[in-house]
Amino acid sequence: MQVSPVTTETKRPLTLRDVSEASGVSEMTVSRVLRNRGDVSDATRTRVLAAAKELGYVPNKIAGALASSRVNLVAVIIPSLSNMVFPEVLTGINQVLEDTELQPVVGVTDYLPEKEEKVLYEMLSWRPSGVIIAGLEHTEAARAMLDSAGIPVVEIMDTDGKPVDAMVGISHRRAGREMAQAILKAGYQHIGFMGTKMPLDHRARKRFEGFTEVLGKHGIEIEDREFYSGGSALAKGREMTKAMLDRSPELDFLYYSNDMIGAGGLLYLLEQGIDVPGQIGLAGFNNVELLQGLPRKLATMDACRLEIGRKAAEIIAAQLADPNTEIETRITLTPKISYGDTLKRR
Amino acid sequence: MQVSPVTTETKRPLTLRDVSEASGVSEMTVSRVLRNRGDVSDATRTRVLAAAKELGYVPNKIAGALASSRVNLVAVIIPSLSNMVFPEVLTGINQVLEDTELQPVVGVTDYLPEKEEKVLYEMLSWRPSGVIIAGLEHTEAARAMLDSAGIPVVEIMDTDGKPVDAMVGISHRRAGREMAQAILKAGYQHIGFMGTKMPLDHRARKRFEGFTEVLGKHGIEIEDREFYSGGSALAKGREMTKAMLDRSPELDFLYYSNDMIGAGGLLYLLEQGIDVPGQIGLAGFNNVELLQGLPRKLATMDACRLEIGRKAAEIIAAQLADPNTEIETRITLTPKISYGDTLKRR
DNA sequence: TTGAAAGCGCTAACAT
DNA sequence: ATGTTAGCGCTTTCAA
Repeated sequence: MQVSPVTTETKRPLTLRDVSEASGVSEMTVSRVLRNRGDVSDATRTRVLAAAKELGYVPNKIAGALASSRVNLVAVIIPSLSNMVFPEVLTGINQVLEDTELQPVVGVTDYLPEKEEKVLYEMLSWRPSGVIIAGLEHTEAARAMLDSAGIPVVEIMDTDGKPVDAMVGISHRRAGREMAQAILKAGYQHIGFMGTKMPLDHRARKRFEGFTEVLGKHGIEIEDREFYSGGSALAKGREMTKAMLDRSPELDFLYYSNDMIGAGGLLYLLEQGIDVPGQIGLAGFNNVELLQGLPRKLATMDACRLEIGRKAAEIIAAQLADPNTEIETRITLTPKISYGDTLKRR
Repeated sequence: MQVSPVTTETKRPLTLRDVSEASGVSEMTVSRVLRNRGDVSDATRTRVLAAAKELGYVPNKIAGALASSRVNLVAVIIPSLSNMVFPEVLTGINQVLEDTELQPVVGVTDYLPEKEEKVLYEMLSWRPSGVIIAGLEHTEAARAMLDSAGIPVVEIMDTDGKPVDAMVGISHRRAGREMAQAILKAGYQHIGFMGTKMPLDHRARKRFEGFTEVLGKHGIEIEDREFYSGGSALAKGREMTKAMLDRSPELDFLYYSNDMIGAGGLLYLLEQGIDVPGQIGLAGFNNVELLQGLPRKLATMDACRLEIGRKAAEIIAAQLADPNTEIETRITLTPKISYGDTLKRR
């Protein structure tokens, strides 16, 4: 039986020095090779790379970042990952940052201002090169941090308000107004509203405000409303719709604050054999991919998620590449209504 | 008109020294206050905190991590954010890590082994305290990195294979087998399969293998199959189902590799007035929340996403708290079939 | 083309 | 309870 050598080698992470010793070249030169900086002869380059690979060296970005005071991270702060909207924004951000040195790091706030403040603080303590943050509403402390961070900040999704620095989004107030106009124009008069129980979802709130504002100008009020939280949005949409119509059978239009509950309502109405959009019209918001597969296409409005992500990342990348760059930093995208099969066209 | 002072103060990030000077206390003591370490008198603590807040100081974790060689990051590496499965895993991870010092950092591989290798390298270069990575299949280089990183590694989702270190998941092969058994037991004989065009989705592959294995033992073969990529899964499920049934009307069961395409198929069959599960049975995989809102509930199997995330995070947290901890590090969860309304019970 | 020295901002370890 | 010193692993800067 063989005795195994008791080399209690606590796996110490490898350093540049290890590669330096293994290749017989100074740490500095190794560093240059690994970063493709400065002139290095092909001979040493080859030797260094061989040694690094052989050892399995992984550079220490912590040390690198401290020494160079360059951290190629972009903090991305969003309220949630669980509805399909923010992942798509992330996809847009990723698409653009992939062609750069920058790496996104995501923080989630659950729509809570204090959590946003905390997450922001945590992220800033890594000294990122830029911040992309959802919404224009932040705690005073959060705003102060963004203000004094000395890095590009892009507030996304919403443009109804004053940004700290740059912003990319749509006007949710306008989105609400336009939907109200389309609904009234189509001749609907008795309108119900369903949405999330989220006092802190400012974008949903603004859509609602824009919506009621236009109704009000036409002397119309929302006749019934219902809010939900948690659970399967599709199922909730179904339940709420049933409850509302049982309660208020005179309604001829249902406006949903998001497509998922709208889709649930649509499925319910179709099952009941109700004529959509003849007897009752429906509209949601977001233009989620899901809608493509439903028996009828729900009327909705695009939130421009991918585009917002891309533009925000482009602003950050451009500002970092050249701080004096002259690019548009206040971008308001203008989504069009998609009538689908649930809102009469007029 | 007042002349504004031209203090071209290039916003230099604040350091401990700034707080130290502002509060008249040594840097070390400031550091202690800010980390709640060691004994500090209430008087100085108060002064220091006031100064820090007043200045808007945000600690530099880069420097802190380098000095203490402690980086409270957990690298989480997943294939995708765009189907609902991984966000739910992240939620589970978050839930557990929120009660610790640890912070998850997410990397996405798009199901590409080379990209996984690259993402892993990038993340390891930040010297995280642990790694949670989806799947058991990695490039040789990736496996070597995980092996020699000297930190806890948890491979998640799948348990059909040999992990580098810890693993938490379900057996997808078994999931496929069990579904096949249930289908045969219910008396279905002519089976079609639909799935993604993803040769690199090993878990889908394993489910398929387990599925066909059991069918084979009963002398049954899959009679038709179809694969898709891109687009709305719900719409694709609808299209593929139509195409397949037009082509192979003798089929009496359709097995889908995920719930979304299964849901699309279900909606299509219901529209066609086909008797489900009498004439045709259906089953998907994942048990996504969406299913709750459909007119009928699709048969499926839970992927235990939340639980997997939680357990993985718990393993990391436990190992970091006490490297000699004696906890289970090979966890195979066993999901039960959910028959819903689309698979006959027998 | 290569190397040596200094220091990034913080914390461990040791004074006091 | 507070301060001092050294150094984390790398990059910047300057010298050779």
